[in-house]
Amino acid sequence: MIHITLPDGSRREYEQGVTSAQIAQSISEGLARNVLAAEVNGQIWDASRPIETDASVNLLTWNDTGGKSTFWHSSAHLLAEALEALYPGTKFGIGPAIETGFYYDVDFGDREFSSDDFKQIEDKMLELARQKSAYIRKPVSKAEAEAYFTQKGDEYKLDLIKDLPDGAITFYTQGNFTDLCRGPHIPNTGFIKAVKLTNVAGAYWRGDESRKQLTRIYGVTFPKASELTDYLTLIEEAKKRDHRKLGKELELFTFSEKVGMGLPMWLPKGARLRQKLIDFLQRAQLKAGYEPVVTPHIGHKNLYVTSGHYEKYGADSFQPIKTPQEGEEFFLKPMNCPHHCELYKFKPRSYKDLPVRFAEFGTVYRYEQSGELHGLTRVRGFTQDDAHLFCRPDQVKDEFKKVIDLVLYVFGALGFQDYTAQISLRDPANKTKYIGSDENWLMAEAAIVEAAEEKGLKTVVELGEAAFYGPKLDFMVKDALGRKWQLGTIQVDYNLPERFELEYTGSDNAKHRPVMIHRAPFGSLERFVAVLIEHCAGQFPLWLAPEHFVVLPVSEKYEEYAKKLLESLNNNDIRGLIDLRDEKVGRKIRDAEVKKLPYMLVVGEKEVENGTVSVRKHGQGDLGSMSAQAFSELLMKEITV
RNA sequence: GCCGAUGUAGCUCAGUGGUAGAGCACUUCCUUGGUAAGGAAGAGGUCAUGGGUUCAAGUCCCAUCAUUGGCUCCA
Repeated sequence: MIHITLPDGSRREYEQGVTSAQIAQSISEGLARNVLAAEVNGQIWDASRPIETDASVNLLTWNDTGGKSTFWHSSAHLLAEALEALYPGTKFGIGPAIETGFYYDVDFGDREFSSDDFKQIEDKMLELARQKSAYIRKPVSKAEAEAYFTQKGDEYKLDLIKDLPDGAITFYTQGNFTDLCRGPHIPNTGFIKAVKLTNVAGAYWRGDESRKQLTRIYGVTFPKASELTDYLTLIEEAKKRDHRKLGKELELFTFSEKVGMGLPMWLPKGARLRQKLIDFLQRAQLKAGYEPVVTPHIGHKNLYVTSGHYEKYGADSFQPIKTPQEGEEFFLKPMNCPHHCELYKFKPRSYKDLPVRFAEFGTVYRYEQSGELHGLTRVRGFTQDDAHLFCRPDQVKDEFKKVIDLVLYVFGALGFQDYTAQISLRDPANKTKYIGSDENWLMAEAAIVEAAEEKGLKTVVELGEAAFYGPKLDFMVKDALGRKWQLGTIQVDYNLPERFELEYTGSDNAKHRPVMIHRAPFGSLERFVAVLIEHCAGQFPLWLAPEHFVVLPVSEKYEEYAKKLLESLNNNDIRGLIDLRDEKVGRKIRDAEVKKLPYMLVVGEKEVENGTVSVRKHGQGDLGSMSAQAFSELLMKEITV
């Protein structure tokens, strides 16, 4: 008999060799039907794998992340089985589960392949799924494994096996398909009820450009057909919210081939939105003790030699601008920190002056590979809401907390409710690849962890994810569709203060090195606006809306009244338009709704007589009539953040 | 940068070798209206660019550019 501990803390006795599936069965029939795999002592196992010793067991279903990834990984095998059945001779690379779904990298040889083939494959997968073939695990020796794939002629699997230790190799077989696989897998293919292949792309074998490019087929599967429908609905909704589409429709920004790829240009409405974001953050930062600074768009090569960026990125940047006579080299600035370091050095600093907080909405230029560009989220020129805090080591924690406050204030004002903080720390096993003293790192890492804890953040700690120059905290935000974005970032930097020889005089009258903190609540304004557009589907909070209302005269007889109304309402905070087209109100309303204008003011005979406006709210309908004054107050109330 | 897809009017898109199309937007006229599309007429395109094949190319081929889905990279 062995003892099994369940997540609720209960302990049960089972025969040695009991499987998770049997454990589930002993608990309830329903659970048994839904168990996909089980976490046994922290490791995910097949539900059918016998447990030989006392263990803690967590049964995984579709509702667990581990259950989903097992399900999708098994789906990748199903895809492979279908491909092998349809296109004999196909060679297989790797087929992992990903955040949503799975992919398989395959080599079709000379066969042309496109998304037109998806339907056929999906049908085959469903057909195979209906056979409810069990995924059977079989440990094999390295020699056996090599023999199998040599005979099959699959060099990719052989390449993988090469790196595996003998004795730790397993095969999984379902139906007629056998794959090299660590597992685990769901009990049988019958769990897979809905299949959708999503796209196809090229991917290098082992991510290495010098190796052969394989065809990567992405797909997603579900245990219920209705979940696929929901998923497809979500995809549709995401398409509708795509910031590139809305940016065009709402006239926020544009690109021009002539200006250059990846260089966004803000149209009047977008510029207004952007300016409002800047004003908003600027106000908050002034309150938090930041000092706005302004630095040029280019910097001398020496600046980047000092910062170390020249050596690391010089060749992959936009190439330097040269002065005509002297031939001196200047780079477009790829970040603001080196400039800010020089500002810090303007005068000697005392420990009493710290922290010094320089803030700049600095536009920077980075050469991104052409294939990487994407709307506003991936561009070659963008504006960071950048600031650099120069502080004493003992101030790091406090500064971190203040920055977290600022970031949370920003998220709150913009309607982002769901976020986690990802804390990236050193790899403790490999301390040498980081710059800065052990003592400072320990202090900074503790400061970050404690600051996040004291602020009550939901955190995930990633060891080894820190930059070489310091640990960091990134905010991962979930938008209205549940998609994750990395927005705000706070990074500690020991490197630049060292390279720029930044100093302050301590209370001991000796020179000390300040710690630098980079932070950007938005990250880049461009990227942030993109996320914001998709989050709110183009319907911005009123205080950010480029336009707040449109006056709709019922006929041209009321034009005069409408114009006066507009004039009386417009001020620094409120901005409206007027629709003087020779159209019926119904039409004007429709167009205003489509343009997502927050308020519509219908004025006709009644309003002229009573000196009122008839207010209609976007997406809600008629709010009734009120005085212009009352409407103005209503707007002001809603606009105040 | 690499692999795949795409590029036709301001926008969304049809057009598989034989005289460039539709809807919306735009202009003008009619209509003067009450909470999501009133009517008519008009204007608008070197079919991304450059080559090639053909009697004939938006359509077939090649190259380039851009967009896009991925891969790789991201101070």
